[in-house]
Amino acid sequence: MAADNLLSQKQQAELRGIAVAVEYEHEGTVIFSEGEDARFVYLVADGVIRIGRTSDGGRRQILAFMLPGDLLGLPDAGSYVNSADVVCPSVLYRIPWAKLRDLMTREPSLQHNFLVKVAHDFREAQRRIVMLGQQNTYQRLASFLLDFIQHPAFFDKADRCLTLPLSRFDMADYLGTAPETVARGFLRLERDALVRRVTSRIVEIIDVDGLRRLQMRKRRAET
Amino acid sequence: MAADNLLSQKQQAELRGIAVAVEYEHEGTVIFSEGEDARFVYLVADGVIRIGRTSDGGRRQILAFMLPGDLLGLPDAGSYVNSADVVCPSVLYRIPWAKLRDLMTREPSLQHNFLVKVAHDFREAQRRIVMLGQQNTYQRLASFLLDFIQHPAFFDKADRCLTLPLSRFDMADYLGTAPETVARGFLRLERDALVRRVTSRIVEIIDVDGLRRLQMRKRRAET
DNA sequence: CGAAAGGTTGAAAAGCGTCAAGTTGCGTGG
DNA sequence: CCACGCAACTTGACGCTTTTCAACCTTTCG
Repeated sequence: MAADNLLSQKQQAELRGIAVAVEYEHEGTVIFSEGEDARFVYLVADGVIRIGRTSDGGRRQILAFMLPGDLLGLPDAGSYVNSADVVCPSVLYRIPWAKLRDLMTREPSLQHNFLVKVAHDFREAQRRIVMLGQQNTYQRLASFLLDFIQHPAFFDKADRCLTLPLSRFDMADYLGTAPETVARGFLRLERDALVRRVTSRIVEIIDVDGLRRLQMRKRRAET
Repeated sequence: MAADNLLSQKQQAELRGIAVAVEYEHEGTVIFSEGEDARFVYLVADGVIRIGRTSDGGRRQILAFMLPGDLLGLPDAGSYVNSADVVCPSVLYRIPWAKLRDLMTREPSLQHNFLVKVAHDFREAQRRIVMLGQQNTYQRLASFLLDFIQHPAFFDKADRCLTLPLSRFDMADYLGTAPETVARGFLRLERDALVRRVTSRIVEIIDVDGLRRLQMRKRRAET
């Protein structure tokens, strides 16, 4: 999850030539689904997008939340491998793959930019592997909160309040756990005086360093 | 984990001009470590490479095993973010970043090839997120075995024997669990008549479909 | 105002990590 | 060639963690 967008003026102009802004009003609207023909790439302009995969068992794993500046819709052999739907009203630039490909062959620096974005998402995915492989659910929740407070759109530094755009179900599917476990995680964070729940979606972050210390502990702490 | 290498004759020739083959004899030899200055990219010619990250707590998470044809050493802001060491005697082509960058600007199709490789690794990382987020350790072990039997270098179809190049510790760090749990996983797979342990590193795969069915079950099966 | 969805909490049982005690396999040196 | 020692592996036991089922509370929205 990150939002950096470094394109030259010229590149931006060229991209805008082939991109169409699309608005998604309603929460849950599907942008594309896994298996579909991949005709477009999307660039997030505003909002939050959920990228996920539904496994054969019917359970959903959320791979990432995409924010303004992020790119989504990479195909594999011509089809999407993930699904994407909007978490809240959002605006995306929709770019036809065919045209983007043309543009990239003419403009290698654009392709390089594209590569940088994919490499970034790749590293982000690796961070998540570490999180899921090494941390217990309580630590993952802490990591999740620490990631989100990096984004001014959700975190108000003045009153230290974090406004989550997500339900407990979304968080659970992102953290690879059950919604109940997430709720219990918040309960414990509150008991340990690291956060305070204002509403189920608004959390006051009381002790950032405490959250950071949590992340680094062993999965099974001796205390 | 995959090994597909689609470069044109010309590209191969140009790459060979700047690449140096490096041999690593001994198991465990470090190719690069996280935090180091990223001066080279490596292409696996022969052997198996372990890509991992050591978290602040001192625990190691193996992100991927790289096989011939795979690329490693992507930098982030000029430094490696992962560590790489050899699992068994291996040969790598070492390519200086600076020269590769030059070559890519002159040869956009090479850059495109590079992009395809990174995109592939990215999708592979996403697969691992799903595995770690949704499956229990027993299922992950099954997934791991199913991945490995795709590679003829390790799996002898004639006698259905899989020769693992990895220790139980490596598998544990890859699967995000403890070596004991991996051993117990094998015990159970054997009890369920899905595999037979010949030695600790050689496994006869008895029931591939059974392993596949395992993957798809719920984390907590009712049977 | 009532229904539905989301959220919280409790309780029971399965899953898993950790410690500890073997066992096996292998290379080294006697 | 055997004995020894070491490292990897296996297995058991125990207790913390997490899932699951179920009940209840809260909020939202028609």
